[in-house]
Amino acid sequence: MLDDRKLAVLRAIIEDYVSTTEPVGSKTLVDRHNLDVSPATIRNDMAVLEEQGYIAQPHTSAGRIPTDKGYRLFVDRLSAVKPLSQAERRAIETFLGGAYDLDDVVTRTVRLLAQLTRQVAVVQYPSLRISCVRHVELVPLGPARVLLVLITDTGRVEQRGVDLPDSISDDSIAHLRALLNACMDGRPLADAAGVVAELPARLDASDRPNGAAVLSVLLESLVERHEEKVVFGGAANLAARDFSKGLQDVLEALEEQVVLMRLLGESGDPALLTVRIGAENAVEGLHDASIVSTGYGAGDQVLAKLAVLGPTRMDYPGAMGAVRAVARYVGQILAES
Amino acid sequence: MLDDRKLAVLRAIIEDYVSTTEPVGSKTLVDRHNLDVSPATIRNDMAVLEEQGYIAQPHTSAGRIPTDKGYRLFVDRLSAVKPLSQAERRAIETFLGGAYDLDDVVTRTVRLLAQLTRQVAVVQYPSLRISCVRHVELVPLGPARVLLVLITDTGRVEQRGVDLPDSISDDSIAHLRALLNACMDGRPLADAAGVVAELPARLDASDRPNGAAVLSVLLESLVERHEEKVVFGGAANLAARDFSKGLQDVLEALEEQVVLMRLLGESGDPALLTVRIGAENAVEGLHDASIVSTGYGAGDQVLAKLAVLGPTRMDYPGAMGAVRAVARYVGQILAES
DNA sequence: ATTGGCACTCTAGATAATCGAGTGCCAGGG
DNA sequence: CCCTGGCACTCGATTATCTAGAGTGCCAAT
Repeated sequence: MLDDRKLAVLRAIIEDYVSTTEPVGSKTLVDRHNLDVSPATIRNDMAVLEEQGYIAQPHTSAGRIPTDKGYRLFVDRLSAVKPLSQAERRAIETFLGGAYDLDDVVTRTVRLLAQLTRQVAVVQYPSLRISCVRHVELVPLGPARVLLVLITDTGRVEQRGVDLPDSISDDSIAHLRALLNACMDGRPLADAAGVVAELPARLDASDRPNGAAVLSVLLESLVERHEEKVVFGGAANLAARDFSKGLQDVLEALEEQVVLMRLLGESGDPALLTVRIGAENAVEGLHDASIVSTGYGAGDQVLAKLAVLGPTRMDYPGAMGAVRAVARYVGQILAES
Repeated sequence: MLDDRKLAVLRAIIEDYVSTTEPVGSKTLVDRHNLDVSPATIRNDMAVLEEQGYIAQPHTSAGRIPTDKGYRLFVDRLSAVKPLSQAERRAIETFLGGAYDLDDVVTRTVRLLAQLTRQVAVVQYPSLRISCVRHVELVPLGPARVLLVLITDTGRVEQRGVDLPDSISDDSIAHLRALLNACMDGRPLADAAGVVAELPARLDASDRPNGAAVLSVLLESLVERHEEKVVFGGAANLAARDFSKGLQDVLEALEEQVVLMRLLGESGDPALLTVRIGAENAVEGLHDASIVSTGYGAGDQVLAKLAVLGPTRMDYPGAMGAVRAVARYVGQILAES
């Protein structure tokens, strides 16, 4: 169907278009890449490529630009993930190495990815779902009020105030704390939820009302509140290149947590490096955008995802390289801490 | 110098320009506002206003637009803070009321402010500096590693891993924890730092190396790391209206924590509602922007600031009303929790 | 299959012409 | 003294027209 040269032409068109932002013609093409044929030949090839839907002309008598389908072919078969340069690797290491807590890791990762790719970076906080309870803490705030702090082994901290029906003594708090930690320490959150449900039976009668209040809030934290948090950065990079349609649409989409979640969730195997191109992406207003995403986590379990978002006309090999490399480093850091 | 009618003219120009984005001429002005004079009279007034620097013409034979100086006069003497509507107040209450922890409060506040004003909202996390220690927690992570968690009474949580020189027993941890809480509970962070410095002397000899490690990290958290965290949202609103110069510049500025901090820090009395207009604002790239900011906090102490940022051509009374109202509500919520 | 040649098609950019909102100024009237 | 209607003038925005050039498709020749 498509011989080697036609594929080479497609690749050349994409590379040129990505770097110049301008429709590329047959003449320019033979000049810039050393194809040993004449422009006329290329024109024939381009006619075929266009017929098959890999490229298109904005209008008659303009050069060609790749279609979503063209980019798809390019990503799947014509390109390789571009490894980062030595300098870039070092930059990642030093930049991410200085992080001191989870918040900081995520924030830095976003900035790093945005800077590396000159696109918008999206990073999801490690999921509570898969992580394990590391510690539960109760802190008295007032006579009938305590602060419940849940620390997970991915470094995420959940905190919630609890209003109690009765006043509570320090002893009761200590008792409750000990009980909670004894039961939950080290367990995955999912298991912990089950354990918590059975716990009221093991409380002294006097502690039961207060204990129940704490436990119900704890249960909420464990089960209901699985809203995953997502942050993004690098919006300024969007303004630099001009998004053909509405940059506003893109910004709006980015500011909707729900949309971001969907964006990251859509890809198939969460562990793999995934590329969604243009209209493949179901989100309204992001039809001119592509997303390169992958899962990351400590060891081989996927805790969350991170991604780079840019115009369909983006440097896929570079973005893929950056995403993959950053995901690995972040994974390492999470595993260490 | 400027009689009442001239001031009325200035006000009218600003109101019209803000709502239409277009230079406003004498004819339009008398039509839209019921000034009982002829266009010619207005023209004379405008000539004076222009001479004094309150308005300017983009080019000869175009209408007038307000200058920074004009807006300044407007804000200082011609406008009143616009109270929010009943519906808006209710919206704030319900939206902010549902927040469950500090992170959530801040996130919601940003969204709320952005939505209310249709501009960019900037919110600073409550400062660690002024808040008090509510609880210090040590959680064993490994034989020679603990997690240090510092909880403040503004609900902010700092957490850091600490590598110890020697392995540590649960007893030692408990001891250290008790000691820390005994000394620090309820104290302002600034005081606490002093106390921590004296603490090593009160440790058993056997605990001293490990204790010192923990304390030094704690001290860092208390003193060094006063990087205040700032978040923003509503960037999509920037793309809607078109910023005359570079929207890119603005976005870049917003993504720099340092710049944001400077922006919030600049205003004089932190508790007051402050407006900085255009070039008054020292940050490069924000010369076409205005910032309406105020402090907020529980009770009367100012814990942090929040602000709205938009083009100099913005609805100042509305923005001021929203900022003031939101700051109050957030303060209430912080005081409650 | 590849190529050079050629006629054809558009768009981007330049140039010119026109329109009209808005101004400044002046002389007359309360 | 302040306000007003009248009038000539300015200058940006809009529209129309033209041109140059990049790029195409097709065909006949190699």
